[in-house]
Amino acid sequence: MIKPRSRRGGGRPTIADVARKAGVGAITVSRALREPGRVSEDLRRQIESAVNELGYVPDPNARALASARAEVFGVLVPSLTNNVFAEVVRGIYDSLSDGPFRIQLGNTHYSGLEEERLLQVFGPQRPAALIVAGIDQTPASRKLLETAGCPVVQVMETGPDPVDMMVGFSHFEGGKAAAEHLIEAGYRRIGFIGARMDPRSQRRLAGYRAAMEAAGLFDARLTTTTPVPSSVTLGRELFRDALAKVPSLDGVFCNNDDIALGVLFECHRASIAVPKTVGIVGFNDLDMMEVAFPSVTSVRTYRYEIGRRAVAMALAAIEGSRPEQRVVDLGFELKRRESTAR
Amino acid sequence: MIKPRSRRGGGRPTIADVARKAGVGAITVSRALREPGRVSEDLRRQIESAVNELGYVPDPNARALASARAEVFGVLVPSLTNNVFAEVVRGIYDSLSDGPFRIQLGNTHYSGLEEERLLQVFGPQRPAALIVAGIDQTPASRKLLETAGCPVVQVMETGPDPVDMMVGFSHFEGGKAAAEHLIEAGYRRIGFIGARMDPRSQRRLAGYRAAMEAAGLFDARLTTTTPVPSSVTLGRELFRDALAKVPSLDGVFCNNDDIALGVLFECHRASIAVPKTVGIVGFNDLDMMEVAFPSVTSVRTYRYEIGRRAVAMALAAIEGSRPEQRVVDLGFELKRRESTAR
DNA sequence: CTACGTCATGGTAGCGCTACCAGTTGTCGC
DNA sequence: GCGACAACTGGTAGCGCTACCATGACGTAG
Repeated sequence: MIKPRSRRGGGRPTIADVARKAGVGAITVSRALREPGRVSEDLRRQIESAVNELGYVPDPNARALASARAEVFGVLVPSLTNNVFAEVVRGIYDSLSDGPFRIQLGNTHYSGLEEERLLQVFGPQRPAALIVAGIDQTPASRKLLETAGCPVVQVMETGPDPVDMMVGFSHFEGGKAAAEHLIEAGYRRIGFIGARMDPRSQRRLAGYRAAMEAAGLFDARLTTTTPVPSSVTLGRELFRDALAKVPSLDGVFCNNDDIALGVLFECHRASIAVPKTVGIVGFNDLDMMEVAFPSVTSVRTYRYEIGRRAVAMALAAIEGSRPEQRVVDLGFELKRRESTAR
Repeated sequence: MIKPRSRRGGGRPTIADVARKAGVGAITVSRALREPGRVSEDLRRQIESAVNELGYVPDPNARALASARAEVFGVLVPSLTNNVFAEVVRGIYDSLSDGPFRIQLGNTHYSGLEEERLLQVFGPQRPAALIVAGIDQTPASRKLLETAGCPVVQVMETGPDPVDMMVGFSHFEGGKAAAEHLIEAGYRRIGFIGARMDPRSQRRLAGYRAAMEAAGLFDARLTTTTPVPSSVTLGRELFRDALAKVPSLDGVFCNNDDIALGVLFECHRASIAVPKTVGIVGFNDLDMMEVAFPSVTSVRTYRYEIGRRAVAMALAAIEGSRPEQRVVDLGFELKRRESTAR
């Protein structure tokens, strides 16, 4: 029978067109594209020129269906506008832009349920790897990750029980280092100000608390938190609240730099001397903390590098070489600046 | 541990399993899922329960192959960390999270060539719609968009010649309004400070220039720009340069808020009074501009709304109802604040 | 000379789904 | 009672690609 000109496909050339033009079988074209080493020099050249002439591009959907494996990385982050995750995502994109892999990005909005829903959407696509932020998946999410049949990298944090692999650092230690620095600098009534209070912020708070208790300085009234999403505006408001509660407050560790910036601006506005009257420490060390006046002490984290490393580990796992180190701690660095230099 | 999935009979239930269980044909299951109205109440219920019992989820790859249309929105933005695009992308995600559509995000890094490459990658996937930032596509990119065979929405800007649809605002008018405001406020030696200088920044500069020329105040030495990516740090440096060039500078319009913030911090550091000695206007009106001290005048833009609207237009077009208005101008608003109140 | 591996290539049979069309039933008008 | 028509349902044939063999041409060991 004569094949009717494909009802569905637009005009795009298929692998069969290339095969016909190059005078070879379709499967040889497929191989030439995916494993050039397994096709003779001769045919490879013919196929290449046929591909170029026709402008052939393989259909990723057909490829995924036939091989039961899509060339897609699933990436789940809790926020797209939070600079911290944006940096991680950028690291992932930059590491993947050379290769054949596409990226499927999901925004969980800091919700475990939403994370489950997205994993259920991602699963049937048979992604090549999954990268998820955080280590506090719901049991259902964890199960979905374990049965995903692909490498999984949990990023942003390290913990004792990886689903598969992990890249991050200890938020507890970060918070502890920040508080210890304030204590060493001579501050005594040191508050913790935190918005959103996702699990990572909780652990920073725990680190702060450990340091404060060790120094005999802990006081529950020094902690001011809210589940409301973080913003510079909110930083100002929380600082006002904290000050109203504890007028003797002489230092603050903020759960992130946006909050710290809000505190700094409020100090300017209320003519509170920084670092003399109040010391400020932020978290993440955004670019602007160094430029701020006074410059703001912050805990530097390696977000971009986390993204890159996560991809590197996932790619290695896809290649079959599981890294000996399944949990990578990239650490952090306390950047001491003017805001705590008294 | 992650176990690889075997190819044949690889685990998850297929539409045939559901059909068997419900005692109907596969095609009826397919219809019940996609067009419930075309299947009788009776069968629909049976199928639904079979789906739930088996935990069936359609394979998006097979679906895409069979229907020659993937349930994917392709989204191209020049940056993932720039808050402005992050907001647009967030609007897109939020608008699409209910429906069946996935999102394929590409980062062009402000490069026309990279944009072409990404469009070439997106095309074969047969996306349901494409959303691209900007209106300055290369001829090749434009052709790819025109022949993509799906709705296309250009976002962030409006212009005279849409590929298909557009949502944005006039950067020229925004820049013009900013400069006019400074002039009205009594500033005379008003500089333009710009980093990155992508096409949108160029048009803001053009708007600034138009206003300055109309007032007889334009002077080429007042303009300080660099192609270097924007940052708060860079804002400080550019402001120093500008001041060195023109010591009499008494106002600056910054091509974005990061730059404006850098200028503000440098003013603090150098004890330059704001708004008395120097007036500052930013662009985009990030949350922090209102909280800054002094609060910073900025041109508010509706990034999140742009994302939402772009999706709404694309979805309408997919449904077949092309909107009568193919170009939507969402405008902007000049937020007057302390940094220009003298 | 036979047995057996290795290499390069191709044919066949799906992957899981949907477009297309055909068949079956029930309803209606005349 | 009959044809026309709508409403529903299913069978068949792919979508474009790759996994899994099969094939034939060599070389190599015994």
